[in-house]
Amino acid sequence: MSRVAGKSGPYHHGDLRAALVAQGLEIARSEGPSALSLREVTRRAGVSPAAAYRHFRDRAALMSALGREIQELMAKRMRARSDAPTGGAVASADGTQHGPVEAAERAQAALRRLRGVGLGYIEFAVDEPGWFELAFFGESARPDEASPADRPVATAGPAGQARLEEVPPFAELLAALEDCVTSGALSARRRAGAEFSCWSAVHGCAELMVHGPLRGADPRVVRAVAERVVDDIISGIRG
Amino acid sequence: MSRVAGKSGPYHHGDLRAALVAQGLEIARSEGPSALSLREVTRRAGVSPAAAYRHFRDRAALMSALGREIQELMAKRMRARSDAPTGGAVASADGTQHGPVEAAERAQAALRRLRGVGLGYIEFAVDEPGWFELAFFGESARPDEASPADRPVATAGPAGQARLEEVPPFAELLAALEDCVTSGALSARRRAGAEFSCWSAVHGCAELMVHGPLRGADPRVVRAVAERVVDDIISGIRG
DNA sequence: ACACGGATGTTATTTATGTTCACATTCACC
DNA sequence: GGTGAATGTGAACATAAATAACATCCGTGT
Repeated sequence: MSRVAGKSGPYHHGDLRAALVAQGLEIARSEGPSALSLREVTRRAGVSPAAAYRHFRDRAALMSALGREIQELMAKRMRARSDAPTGGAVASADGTQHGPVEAAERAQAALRRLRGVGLGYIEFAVDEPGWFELAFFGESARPDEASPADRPVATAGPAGQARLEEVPPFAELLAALEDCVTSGALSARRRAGAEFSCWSAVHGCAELMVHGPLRGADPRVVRAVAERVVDDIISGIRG
Repeated sequence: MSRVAGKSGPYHHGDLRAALVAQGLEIARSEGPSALSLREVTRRAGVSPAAAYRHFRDRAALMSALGREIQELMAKRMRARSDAPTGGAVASADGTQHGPVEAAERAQAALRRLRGVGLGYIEFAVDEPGWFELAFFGESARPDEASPADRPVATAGPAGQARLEEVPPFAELLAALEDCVTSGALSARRRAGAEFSCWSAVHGCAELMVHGPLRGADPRVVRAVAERVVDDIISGIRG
């Protein structure tokens, strides 16, 4: 049969890999990652379990792909939450002199951006706990990574683990921190290592709200705690 | 046969529940939590898989028990790391007046203790990643909890979730924070909500080192980052 | 046109796991 | 000693991951 659409679709799916990822995202979002089996994904995609192995080395590789997808969504959310970048680097490179008032404003804007990055991260985790739980799945797994197909040869870093800049939410943080430095909100000395403090606080807070004792707490409490944590760590890295 | 020790031990194990927990801890420590199946635990305990169900409602309940056990170990480590408490509450309650120098010393000691609590938490995670991963397993699970046997009726809080003071590592943090307040190292206003900031930063840092990009990094780097994170958040909560 | 090879899906099988059920053994207590 | 509850056994069922052998489709070169 060429394509008798009577019951089962055409033998070839078209873009199964994308379909599997899409179904995986939906399962993780609604049922949670514990309900996310390779078989269930293929079931929903209307395909046999073994078909998935044409696109992913194993279950872990599927999870990694989902994780990367979710990281992109997180970064998007963080960008939206932190408004537009202040463009500090450009302004400081054009040689124009600014008055102290404008400089202070730029620094404030950079700090707001940093704050938005952190709050966006936490908000994403709270709004999409199923996704959040999956986002960093692959980081603990071996460097199996993608399917036999799309392996761009030298994707991985020194020991086969993703470099920080390649984790989209982390990249947002790094950018925001740079902005703080160029705008003068953060001294170069204080900058070193600040990304770890920021990420720690914000990620830990998200965990607290998704898995920890703040799970299911009043949204106003959640928001207040998130703001407190973010403000504390920003205050902390500035000394 | 009453007890022909020839091959299999006596029909009744003695204290199987404890044995299962012990084996579970060992597996998690060496092989990692992913290797931790109910069957493997019973296998190592020399008992049939079904036997476990006399002591735990299901696999998740076993995991919860392991988690609680590990939390105790963590707290022990944190206590060791943070030396002795400063006894601030006692000193401030006995009516004795202290000079400004002694007060400052007490405050410093309280801050050192808080620092030790944080660093102890992180060190535990780095030294025992398998255990750390399991420590808070049950927090996301439903309130299944213990075996049909030992259910002390009203263990759980409002919605069936453990209260903060009942999580041993968290209790250490709370105690250290109180110490900071009574010693004057932390104002009462700043105290409110500080436990969330502290826990977030420290737990997030631990995650960074166990699952995240700092996994397997040079111990000196790990130590430096840990100290930086802890110092930043302590600085942050003090304003 | 058409044969061929690689990519993609399928069915069947293997091994492992969580869980339950009916049954066996042992312990504690009367 | 006898009896019931606690505890352990063995067999079974459902599901999952992974692999192998086979089927189908697609593009491509002649």
